[in-house]
Amino acid sequence: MASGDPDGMDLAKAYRPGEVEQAVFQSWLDADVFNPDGAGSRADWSKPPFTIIQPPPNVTGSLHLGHAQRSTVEDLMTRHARMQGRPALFLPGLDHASIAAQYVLDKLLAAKGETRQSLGREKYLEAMWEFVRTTRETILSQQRRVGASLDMSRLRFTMDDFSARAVREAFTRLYREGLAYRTEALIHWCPGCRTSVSDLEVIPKETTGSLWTMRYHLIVEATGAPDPDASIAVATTRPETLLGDTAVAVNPDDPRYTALVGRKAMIPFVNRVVPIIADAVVEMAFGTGAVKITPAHDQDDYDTGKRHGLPMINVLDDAARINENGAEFVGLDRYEARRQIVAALEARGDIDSIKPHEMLIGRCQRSDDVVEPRLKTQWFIKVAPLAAAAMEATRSGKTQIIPERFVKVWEHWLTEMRDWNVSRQLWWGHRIPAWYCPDGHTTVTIDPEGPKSCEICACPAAELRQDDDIFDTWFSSGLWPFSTLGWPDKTHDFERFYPTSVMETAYDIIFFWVARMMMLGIHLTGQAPFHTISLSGLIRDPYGQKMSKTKGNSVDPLVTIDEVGADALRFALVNGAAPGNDSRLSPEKLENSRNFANKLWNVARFVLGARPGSIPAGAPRVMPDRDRMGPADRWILSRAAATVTAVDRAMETYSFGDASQLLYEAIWSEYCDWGVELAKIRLADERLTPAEREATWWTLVEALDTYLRLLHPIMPFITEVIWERLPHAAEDPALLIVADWPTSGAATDSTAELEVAALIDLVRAVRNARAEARIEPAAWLPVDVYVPDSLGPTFEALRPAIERLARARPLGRESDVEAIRRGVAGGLSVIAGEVEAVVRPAARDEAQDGRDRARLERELAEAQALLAAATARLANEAFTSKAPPAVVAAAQARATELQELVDRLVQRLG
RNA sequence: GGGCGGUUAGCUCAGUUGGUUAGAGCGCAUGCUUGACAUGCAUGAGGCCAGAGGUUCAAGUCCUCUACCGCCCA
Repeated sequence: MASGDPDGMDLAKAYRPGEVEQAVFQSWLDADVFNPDGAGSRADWSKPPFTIIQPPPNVTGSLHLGHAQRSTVEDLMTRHARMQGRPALFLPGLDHASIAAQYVLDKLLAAKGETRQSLGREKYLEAMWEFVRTTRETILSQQRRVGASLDMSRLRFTMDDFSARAVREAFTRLYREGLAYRTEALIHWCPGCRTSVSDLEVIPKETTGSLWTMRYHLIVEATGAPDPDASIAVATTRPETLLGDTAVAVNPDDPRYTALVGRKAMIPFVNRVVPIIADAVVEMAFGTGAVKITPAHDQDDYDTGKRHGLPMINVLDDAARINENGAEFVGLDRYEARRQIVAALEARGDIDSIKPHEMLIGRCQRSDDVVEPRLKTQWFIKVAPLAAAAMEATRSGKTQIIPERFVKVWEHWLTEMRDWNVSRQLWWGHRIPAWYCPDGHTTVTIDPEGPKSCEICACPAAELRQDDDIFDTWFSSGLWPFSTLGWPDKTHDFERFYPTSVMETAYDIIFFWVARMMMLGIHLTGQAPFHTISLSGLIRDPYGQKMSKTKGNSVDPLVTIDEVGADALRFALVNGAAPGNDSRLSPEKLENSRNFANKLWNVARFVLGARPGSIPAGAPRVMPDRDRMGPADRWILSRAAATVTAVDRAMETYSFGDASQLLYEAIWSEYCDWGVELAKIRLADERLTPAEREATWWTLVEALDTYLRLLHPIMPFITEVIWERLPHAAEDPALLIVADWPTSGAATDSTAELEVAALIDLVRAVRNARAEARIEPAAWLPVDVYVPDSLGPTFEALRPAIERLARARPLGRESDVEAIRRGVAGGLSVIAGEVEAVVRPAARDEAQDGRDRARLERELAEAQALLAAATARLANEAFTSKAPPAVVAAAQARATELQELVDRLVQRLG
């Protein structure tokens, strides 16, 4: 599109995003500006690079509003940095999401009558790759629609070769350093997913279960046989686990049981003789005060078992059926076993009571199955040293967390974190690069082909067996900020872009992911992976509910973009959102954002169409001539300069909601409502010289250009489309996306601001008086105005504008305020600061007089109340002596002003 | 049980290092085919900033407690 079209009228009357967005995005791609090394990049490599590694969405899903919001925020930071001339990299990626992906694929397979097992590992993985190939395209195209300026040449996938190598390298190093170890320990087992899951993937849910009180018979010491008459009652919520009991525990301070400590009891069915032990962990008030200890199936019992050296007996298999240790219950499902065990105990008379019991039951985040704690041999990462380093990074300020309040949560969690179980009994993921020899030795290697031989006993590769398990997805995600940049190689990208600038993500993922990246990043690269962790809130529906597909209240970002445009969606997601706070998205908010886009479109349409004939179409941009400007023009530029400063400050503090609000108000309430309205009159004023009219038009262009630049990171499409049509300076690039960010050095003009503001107030006050008096808006009425001499020149310069905007004709100017006051009879009194005026209705109307008087009385009452407060404050010696002089002076000036206002009102009411 | 956040206009939310006149959008009321825009324009109404106490010359903002709502961790 040629710049400087003859006028703006060839533009559609309403902004239609659907017609331009695709083309605009394509123009960015064609110009190769997303890649900081690209042909169209204007990156200044002497400036610090700005890097955001995109939190990779799950390859199985499609984008929801949360993704759209994060993409928007990440993208706006990237665009801002890019316009500042920094090498800006927004690196896209996808996550393979082992458990989620398998969950989805297994369902698809089930529909075809297949299962994971029926296919076998190899075929299953082929099917997965096939599936993932199609879904990834969906996600990538969604990113484009949102306008994310991702550098697709650097696209990474957590299952690609880069990631695989980083995973092997990281694990091998951790193993050599003793930070990765293999042991049998208690883990969370999901029987539905048939894998272990991490602490965080177990969701505690309130459930009403039962509390069974049952009896274990004591052993007669002399005979070693159970005593039918002596027993100890224990309370449990999971009777079936008794098959794995290896002790009964009581509190050492519990007088009821002192005599029993050290004696033995018989576990029914399995006929195991177990000790009665004392341990302070037992709560005397719970149940009977005696508890069964099942170290292989309960975290507390596991700890107790460790302390007392108890045997640990696993009684469940992978499907949560009773295993070979379960006597006559072998092969039964855990709940069927529970039923039968309870029935058998009741038959023997060994059940004392069954009571309903409120408790928390851990369920699998993915499948919602009840998770079983279970003993299993797995790989673990020793967390304590890594967590300490992560904590040090935030404490020392190497990495800052925004908002700051999350630091506390962060530290608490890092302090409490247990060793990280990284083995998963799944197929879709990075297979653990550990091989075991027949003698039980372990060999870990980065070589994808595996070791040549056992590194302990040198037995040959042929006899080694690789670990069947894969890594927890978060292990590869934990390497993401550097594996994406080529680590472990010291690549050019790694050197330039690492550590990254900002990790931007929702706060609900801080432990899952952010902490793991910090721990692994610091340990493996020696540097915290990002300078800033910026946590955004969650997007909720208009009623504050979390959006979810199952609730049916989720909103498809693509549908929204079709309805209101990507810019409006982006604006709505950013506006009114404070860091770390949840926000609601409503149709009204989207509509308002769409209206804002339309407003911007239309004002641009006006500006383009208002070009004075003396400026040829396609003329290169010139700076407005200050000497030929009117006061309103200086006001427009001053307001734009002030907005630059304010937006800069908001951007620096990650207050993007503030930035959007500032721009909304500056563009709509200042530029459109007053700047353009004032300029219109000058542009049409035949008494002005062409050079003066040109100065006004170039002023409008200049300010619009500034606002477009400032708004571009938030609303990239519409700003690009409009900017394309504005006249450009020779040094401007072809596209706004790589244009320079405005500098706040542009001076504000406080004189113009004050004087024009005073006259805007006058217009408002006249309009108010007319409206309250219910005067026909279209009527032209004579108005006489007094302005102080200092405002005289500005008043005269703006006279035509004031006339038209206040519908004041003739507009008389009185140099003596008393003359105005004397002549108020029959007119409407207007007081706007130091400016006073009288509006003269065509005919005297008593009702009108009454309303006018009522308005003045109301204003007087308000002014008097304020004056009383101000006077009282100044009368307070403590205030005048202790408050800073500037505050006192301001209060004084304010009081004087109010006094004058009161005087004027009193006189008018006379 | 521990921790964090919220409570500001009818609704949804902003509110800088404390500075005295607390803002916006939507909604509401009244009026307007204003040659950019009715996805608009003009004017207006509407707030003891959850409650109590404290610090301070000054508190929506800082401290303590209370109530209710939400989230996280046990």
